[in-house]
Amino acid sequence: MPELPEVETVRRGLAAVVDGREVAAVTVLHPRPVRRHAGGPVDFATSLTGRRLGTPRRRGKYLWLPFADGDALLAHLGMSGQFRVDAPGAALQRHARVLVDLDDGRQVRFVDQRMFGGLSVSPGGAELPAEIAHVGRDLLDPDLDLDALVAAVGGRRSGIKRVLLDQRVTSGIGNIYADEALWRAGVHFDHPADTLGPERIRAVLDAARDVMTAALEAGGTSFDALYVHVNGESGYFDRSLDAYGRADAPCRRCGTPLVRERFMNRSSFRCPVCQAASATTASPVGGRSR
DNA sequence: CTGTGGTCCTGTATGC
DNA sequence: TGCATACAGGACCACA
Repeated sequence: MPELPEVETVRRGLAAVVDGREVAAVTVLHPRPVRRHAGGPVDFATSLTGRRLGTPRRRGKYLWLPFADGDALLAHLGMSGQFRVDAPGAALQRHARVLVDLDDGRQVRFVDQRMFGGLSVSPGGAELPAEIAHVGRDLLDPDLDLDALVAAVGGRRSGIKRVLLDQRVTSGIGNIYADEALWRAGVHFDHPADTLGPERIRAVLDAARDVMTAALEAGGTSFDALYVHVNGESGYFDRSLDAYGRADAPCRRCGTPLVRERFMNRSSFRCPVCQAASATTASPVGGRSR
């Protein structure tokens, strides 16, 4: 699943292809991926055609391609979205949804099996699309105020994983890297954020940044400029994961088999020893008054 | 503010 | 062989 490192890898790949190019034609093969475009598929195609594209930007898991006139093309990969670059006549991928012909003869394709992702034109969105103004700065953003983020996390009473996945607080972290960060920091996913303390919150955020940085470096080395891709199924970083997907496998720190649990309607993986529930974690009704 | 659970999607794996 | 079910989960929304 594309999280921050994968989206950043795609951003870099797209940059090499689209920067300075003009859109020659747009073909919408399926309406769903442009559902967030207010004017519908036809308007999406016509309003994109003729635009000159700038360097792609990113916040969290969102990408946008600024236009010279101040608008932008906003994109989210969802669960299974990919960008590919092909010759216009090349055979269509099975789940090709939107085709964007560039003025240099290349064709950028948005391919998305499950169609949780999407594209839309954001009026005035070149600097920061209004549609994602609620998304917080991510951990790789040079303008992030880490002290403020530690304080914001510490002000939440929710479980720490819920807070990590809240894109308004800090963005780019999904289910996989949340589990990895919590494993590295030795914290239970349901530990209330407001009882962790600033040191442990900082440790969790440091771990999240470190694991995403490592994944980004791994992705960058295997990147092919003519095949702008992100593929969660065959992810290049899978081998490096310490927690996610390792149910019953031995913890790489203490050897205890990891456990899989349902949390927020998705799977969570943790070490029952390194990430044991604390007194505050499993607090039943009425256990948190102060 | 907080937490829960449903919805959107399609493909793969598993069970009977 | 085929049909049903579970699962994958990011973002969003209704609801309590």
